[in-house]
Amino acid sequence: MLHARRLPANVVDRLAASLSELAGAPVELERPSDPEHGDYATNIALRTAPQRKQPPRELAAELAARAQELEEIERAEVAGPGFLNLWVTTAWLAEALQEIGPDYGSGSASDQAQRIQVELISANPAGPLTVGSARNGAYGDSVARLLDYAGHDVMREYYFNDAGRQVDLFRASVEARRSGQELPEGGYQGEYINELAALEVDPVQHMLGEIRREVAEFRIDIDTWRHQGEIEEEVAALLPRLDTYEAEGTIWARTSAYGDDKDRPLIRSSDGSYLYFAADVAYVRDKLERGFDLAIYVLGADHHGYVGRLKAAAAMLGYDPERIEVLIYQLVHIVEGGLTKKISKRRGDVVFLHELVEKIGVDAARWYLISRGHDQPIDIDVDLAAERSQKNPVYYVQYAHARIAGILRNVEAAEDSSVIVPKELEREERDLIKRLAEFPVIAAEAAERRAPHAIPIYAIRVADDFHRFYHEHRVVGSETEAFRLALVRAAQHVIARALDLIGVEAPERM
RNA sequence: GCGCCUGUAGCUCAGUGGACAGAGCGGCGGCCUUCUAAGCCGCGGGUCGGAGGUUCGAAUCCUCCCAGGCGCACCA
Repeated sequence: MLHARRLPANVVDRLAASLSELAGAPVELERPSDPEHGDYATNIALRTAPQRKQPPRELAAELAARAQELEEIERAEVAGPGFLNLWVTTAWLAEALQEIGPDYGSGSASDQAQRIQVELISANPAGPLTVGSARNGAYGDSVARLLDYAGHDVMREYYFNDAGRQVDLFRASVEARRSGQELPEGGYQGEYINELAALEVDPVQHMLGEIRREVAEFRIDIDTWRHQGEIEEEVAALLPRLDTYEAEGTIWARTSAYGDDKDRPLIRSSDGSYLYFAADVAYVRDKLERGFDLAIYVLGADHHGYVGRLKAAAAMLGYDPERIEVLIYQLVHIVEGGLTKKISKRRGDVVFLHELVEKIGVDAARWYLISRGHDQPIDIDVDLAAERSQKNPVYYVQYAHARIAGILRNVEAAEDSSVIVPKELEREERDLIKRLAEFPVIAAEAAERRAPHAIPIYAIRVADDFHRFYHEHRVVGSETEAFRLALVRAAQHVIARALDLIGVEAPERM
């Protein structure tokens, strides 16, 4: 740790550390919803009372007396069964405010930074991206942004299954349409097949280009694009390293010996053709050999069965299966006339990403797809989504950012770090500062839990506190103008960063 | 049958052991001569699917049950 660059813990951490020292146990500070319960509160006395063999309230009272001595504490009270409620000083709040800049809360994991690859979307080039792929992209990309912000070295990769049966079927479907023949069995239907048939292009090549364009438009910056063909070339060299056997005209991988539910077929003996799992194994090796500490797969719930076989593939190759992490999100269903159905590109039961974006825009679409927990299924009715997009909370948050930009357009003063802090702060000012000071923990936890939906929820609260402050108090021309400018600038930094972490723009005007 | 996920306000959802369970939307009622009313304030609204258990304390952890989604392919 001698040379490792430790980030300066923020004032909340320092306060928690001081209290931990007093309590002899790690103190976690929470923000009570009831203002009667102080600026911060901790249950440390309740938690440690059993070991100390002391009544919680008595312990809390001792802590309160000593906390009172800390210079950042204005008042400390015991409440309820043994909570310790704390009120902080104005000076402490001012210090908290001073820490907030454009990169506030970044680097939470930089002392344990890893090289991380996030593979996302990886939809077949057998049609445009669906809203299901959009959820994958929005979720995976936001996780990547969070990990990057936390200090990891993150690469995003997209894998094209451009050599499999689905793609052949897709190509055949377009050909059939062109020549007026019947669709092949289980072939692709839908308007976009007709449109493709009318173009003089190779359907797969065309879709590869379309998908790259759509991904970029959805603000996902893919570092590397891989194709099934290049991965399959690695299979042959890999085979000797695998635990295999032949049965029923197939070469199998003995994955069941490595934690999978069952063995997986690798190669069809009759013609030597690779089955899908062969490429999976080669791809796992490819990823881990490229030196990533962690390879994250972002998969829909319908691919849940993949977790075991991917980890088994890693284990069979002699890698630590912990280096494979699979993030599962629940599916997006489409709703039509009150009925829910699973998306199927093949059947033509589908809502495409471009349709959603045309109707509500990238900002509302990304917000909508991310603000639900990834464990929560989403039903989407595009017409309803369009109707409701005006009520999307994303505008509420963006509006706060734009309002601040409006204030700042009225002043010439540059950002000033030596701001004189008023002796007494207004309630809305205190609330806003405390809210902003939560951001480092929110961002760090969202990254650790792979849960970007915590960001929009928090952003709404910040906008809430800002709008209330804005409504009650003038900034420009007020007696404490410099201080309030610093406050709204800090709020703007945090809002802009929160929006950026989920790939949403922070407008200067609305 | 087995595995994973879900069930919280009229609707869509937050809340990974703490103080009376929260927000948005919808409903009702107020607030613009002042930095953007895409805003602010107020009112109403709940057997946290059900039953047991662990705990000083459970929406949260454990078990069982009910309901829904997704898997359990030589498709991806």
